[in-house]
Amino acid sequence: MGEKIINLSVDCAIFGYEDGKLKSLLIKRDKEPALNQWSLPGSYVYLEETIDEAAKRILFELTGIKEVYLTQVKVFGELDRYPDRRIVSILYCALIKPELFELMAGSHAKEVNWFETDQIGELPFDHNKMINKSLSWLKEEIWRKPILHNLLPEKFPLNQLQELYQTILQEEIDNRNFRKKVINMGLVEKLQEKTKGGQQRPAFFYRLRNTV
Amino acid sequence: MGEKIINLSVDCAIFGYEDGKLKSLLIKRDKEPALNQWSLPGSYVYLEETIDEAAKRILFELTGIKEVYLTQVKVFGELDRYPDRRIVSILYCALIKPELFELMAGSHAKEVNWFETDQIGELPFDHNKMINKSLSWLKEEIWRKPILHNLLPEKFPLNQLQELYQTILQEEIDNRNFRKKVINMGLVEKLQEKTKGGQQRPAFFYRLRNTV
DNA sequence: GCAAAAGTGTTGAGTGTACACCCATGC
DNA sequence: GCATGGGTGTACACTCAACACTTTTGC
Repeated sequence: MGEKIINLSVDCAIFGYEDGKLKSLLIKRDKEPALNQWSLPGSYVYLEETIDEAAKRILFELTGIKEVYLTQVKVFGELDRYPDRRIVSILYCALIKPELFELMAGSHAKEVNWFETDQIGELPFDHNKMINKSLSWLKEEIWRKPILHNLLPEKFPLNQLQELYQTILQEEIDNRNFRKKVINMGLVEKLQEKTKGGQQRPAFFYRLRNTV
Repeated sequence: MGEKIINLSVDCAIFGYEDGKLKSLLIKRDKEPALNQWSLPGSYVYLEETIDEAAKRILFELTGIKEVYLTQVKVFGELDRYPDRRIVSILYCALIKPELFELMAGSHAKEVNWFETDQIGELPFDHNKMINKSLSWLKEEIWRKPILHNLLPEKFPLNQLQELYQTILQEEIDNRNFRKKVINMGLVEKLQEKTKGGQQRPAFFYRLRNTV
């Protein structure tokens, strides 16, 4: 597969939204250091791939997830962040819907799994810092579009979208104001179709608007 | 000085504001590739320094500038960005006042100098991309405080501050609205002292407020 | 008819923007 | 006294936050 840049890695903080909860994707490491500990999926960058490609490849190799919108968030370059060797690591982030992706532990991952983000304890290296940085990144980024694409089905009722925002932002949002806002800013558009089979009043479907 | 990480570098985009113009700091390279071309100051990260330290050191070694507030902006990791070897480079930025710093070409810089930013032609590697990314970073960051500290003297008249903003943002700003805004948001506070020796009505001095 | 979720409007506060004239000084 | 840059206030539009009730369906 080519030569590694042994002092440069990529770590991926992947968040999943499911059942109204925000989850993080972790892998169980199958080698030292931190053998058997759960950590963010990450690995070396190869000489013959861009860092964006590296992020995609690493995420796929370790977890089976592909075709998500990964964004570079920050570089972590402290001296002691990795015990064996000096490694500078570039943090990439994405937000997806777990149901849409099948997990497959690969390369140096023994297992892959989703964990409720606020239940996560101490992670090895500086991965807790990475999660925190990613969460604040999420809060800023959630009002832009691309990040929502791997998260939502084609069409969805507005109240589900609101729950998502509440989970990410960790705060209650006024229902009327939220609807006005997302419609006004052109984030979503209303469809004619309605939900069926609920126990209550059906809701109109909405979808993300294509433009901008 | 220790061992270099030969695939990882830092480049610094330093902007200077002087005479109402935005300038960029470039060095004339004294080795291949791009020998004798003007480029952003940049170099390798050492194994025993954090990336923030590397940025400070590199800026100082090449240009003589120190004690500025450098911020990590983005990582550039394309395959062909550097001809000799695969190098991933972390872009750091700062905004300073040229008069306050003495330039001293050091290590692999033959010369150091300021160039008007909008007169800069083609730079080697991906340094034009870096300048562009830095400029958009500047436009966002200019409303926060830390970035202004190396830029302004202890006290300054408000209209000078406005010119600065206009230069960075590349747009006219309404004088009354600007004053209201910077005072209201607590960015500056008025002093009793006034300018002297101008040809016209003296202006009150202002200073950056210490409190966040 | 009742339980459950969907949906809807108005008001006040604060913020951003547009706009034109008088003021204080040096010469 | 005039040229020069310093300094100020008001009105409108927009955005945000707060707030409670009616509607539609399944059972």
